[in-house]
Amino acid sequence: MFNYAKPKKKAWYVVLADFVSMEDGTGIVHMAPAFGEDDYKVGLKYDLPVVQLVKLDGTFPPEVEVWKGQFVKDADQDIIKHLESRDLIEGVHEYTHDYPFCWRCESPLLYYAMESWFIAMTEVQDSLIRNNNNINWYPEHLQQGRFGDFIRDVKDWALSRKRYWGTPLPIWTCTDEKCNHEICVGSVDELRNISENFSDDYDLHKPLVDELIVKCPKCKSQMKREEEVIDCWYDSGSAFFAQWHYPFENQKEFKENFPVDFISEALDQTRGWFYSLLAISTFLFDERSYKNVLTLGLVLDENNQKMSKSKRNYVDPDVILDNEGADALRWYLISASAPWMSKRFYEQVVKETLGKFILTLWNSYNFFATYAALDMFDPEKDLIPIDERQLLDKWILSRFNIIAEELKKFMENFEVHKAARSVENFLIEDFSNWYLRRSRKRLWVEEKIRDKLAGYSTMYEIFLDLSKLLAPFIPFITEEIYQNLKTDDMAESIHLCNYVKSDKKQIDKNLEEGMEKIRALVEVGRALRSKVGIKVKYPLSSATLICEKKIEDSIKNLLDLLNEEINVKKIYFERDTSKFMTKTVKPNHSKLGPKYKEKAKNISEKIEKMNAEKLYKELKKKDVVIVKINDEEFKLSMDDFEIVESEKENFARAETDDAILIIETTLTPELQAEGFAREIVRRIQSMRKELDLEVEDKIITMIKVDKEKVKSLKNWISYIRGETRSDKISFVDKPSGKLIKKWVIDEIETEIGISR
RNA sequence: GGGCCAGUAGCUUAGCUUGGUUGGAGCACCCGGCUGAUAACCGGGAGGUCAAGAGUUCGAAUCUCUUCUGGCCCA
Repeated sequence: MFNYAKPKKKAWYVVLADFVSMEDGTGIVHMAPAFGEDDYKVGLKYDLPVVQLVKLDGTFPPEVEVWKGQFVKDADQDIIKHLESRDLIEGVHEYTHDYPFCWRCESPLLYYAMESWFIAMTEVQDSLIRNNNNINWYPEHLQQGRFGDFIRDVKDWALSRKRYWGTPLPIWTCTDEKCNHEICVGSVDELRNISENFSDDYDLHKPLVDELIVKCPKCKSQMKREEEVIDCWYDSGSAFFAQWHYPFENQKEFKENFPVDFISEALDQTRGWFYSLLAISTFLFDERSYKNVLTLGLVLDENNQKMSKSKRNYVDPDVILDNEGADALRWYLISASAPWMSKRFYEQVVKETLGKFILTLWNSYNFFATYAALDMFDPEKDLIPIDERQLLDKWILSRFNIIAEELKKFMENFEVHKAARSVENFLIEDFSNWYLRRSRKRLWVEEKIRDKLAGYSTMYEIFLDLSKLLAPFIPFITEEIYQNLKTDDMAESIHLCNYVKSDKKQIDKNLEEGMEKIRALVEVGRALRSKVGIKVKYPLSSATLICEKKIEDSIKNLLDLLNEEINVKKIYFERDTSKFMTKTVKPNHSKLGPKYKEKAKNISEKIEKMNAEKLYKELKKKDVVIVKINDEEFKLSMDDFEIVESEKENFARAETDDAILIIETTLTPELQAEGFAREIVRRIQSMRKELDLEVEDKIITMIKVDKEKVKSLKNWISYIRGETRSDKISFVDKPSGKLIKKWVIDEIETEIGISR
């Protein structure tokens, strides 16, 4: 087609290669060994000439007369026209394929065969494989998967790069053609010794290094450095010894820290940094340079698309830091999914993390801090020994130590997400929603009694240790909490403290099991109340637990909690349900039908008219009953009936895995009155809140309610007074005060007035 | 074009290694309760083609194959 190229080797013939198919085009393609790896390899195999008709700047050289000086891509259309005019073209087809572009200026890139310096990685392939097998990969599949595949097919490392600035390739060649001596300089001293103008404030980077005048150690002629710089992956891959300036300094530090315990980078670095570190340590020391490698997934946008500046789908980190904060951001990234999974990232998910976890931590702490300050709790004087605290305290300490242990196990396996989720669950469910909620009343007691101090002691210890446990995850809020809690003899910062170790002595599995059962009972108890429609504010006279002895034993010390949560006066234990359940029978149609055919209907009707309870008892006693219809007798056995179990009147039941809970649903006038008193209290409390009163402010209360109720409330006045901090309560026809409100409580009209 | 990873409720996810009762949570939603309990709490409800298809099996979210979607690496 053109005669611009004048190759010295045989060039114009057909060769074979497996990357050309008959599916498209003519099945013949032209080969350009200088412009692509496939072509280059075939060229080596057939000893094809490497024709180079493109200059380094991407333009045609002078010998390409028609297009000389033009950028090759710009000449495409013109070349097609040229060939068409000479009738040399089969056809012009559109074909879509990937093409590389510069990621900065987006101009098309050209492949270009160039001479390079290589490290013969293929020589150490077996060592690479052996050393890789000795590294713990997270996730594991990378070890033999992507990374293993890569090193089993390892290529020599093309080390040199043509750049204007960088780490110079330290190879000098003698300019005297007879000598041609080559040296690879290994240290500053060596270079100083062979160069004439080495100054004290030397700079070893290209281009400055090339100003040195280096003399050949053999013939004293001038030497010239290879013009390339070193692939920057070589620099980062040298980190494990370069950070110590080894081998020139710190021999000891290097030896103690090699191989390093752990490195981490994102998934795209598998063949980048992870490889260059292993490659260098393998050919220098024949050893892995890291023991563990944690590969991180990439962060994607809300629609699972890679974030990019040009698509503008990235989240501005400043927005997150300003609105949700660094701790919420960190906690989201850690807890959302396994580290090696890609993560969808948008502000809303961080917002949810903030609300769910960070603020729960902060508000719990704030609650403790407020009351502890009010009571001037002093951890150096007021700490109550654990033995003397109540079971609730011992339980939360046990939970904490279990969690600390669990967290350590997860961290050792690099399952940071599981570690985070497990503490998160502890904080929200166990600590905030159960322990603190159950402890609030203890702190409301005015006097500084031991139980209150026991509560403060427990909270103090939990917040201190929990902060330490969480410090690596959320460093800022934990430091804030620590600074408020620390005594003078403690470390200056939480980040200087030793990490929390689980105290096995505080773990009490039996207590935890019992508490779990209590919490399950509370849950079904509240569901049951809601089902029968009696508000929790109205106390019930009794509840009965039907369970085995060992279940009874495991929960009997914790019954107060159940008592208060489902608001019953007394709790009893039974082994079976007979006291509360009635068994009756009804006809079993699928049995009667086949046996008595057309008469079955009559028999069923007759049975349904009989007293089902009596019938069951008779069957139980005699195994058989006789039913008479129109002088005909039928002998029926238990088999002909279905047994129906139901609660006796005024009882309701619910079940957990290993216990049945029965509640008595009759509300006596006394219970009614108590419930009503609590309704009143609740209304007054919300009015206090509306007036924005301080917790300790005292008030004067006036209540209007019908005469009957006043009478029934008689026994509850001091209760109401105490709960609402009322100095005085009076029942009047027209309440006055700073805030007066009308309420309808269970269809009874009331009016309440309060003032400070 | 090749390799690897992932896909479960609107969202975030557990379960998959080792097949076995009715796929479990949280957020959001709906109903009710509670509130000196915080961006809260409690009870109930609705919401699922376990990406799709085929296969193995008495039985598949789970094992195999194919396809689709997304991500990463390589070409």
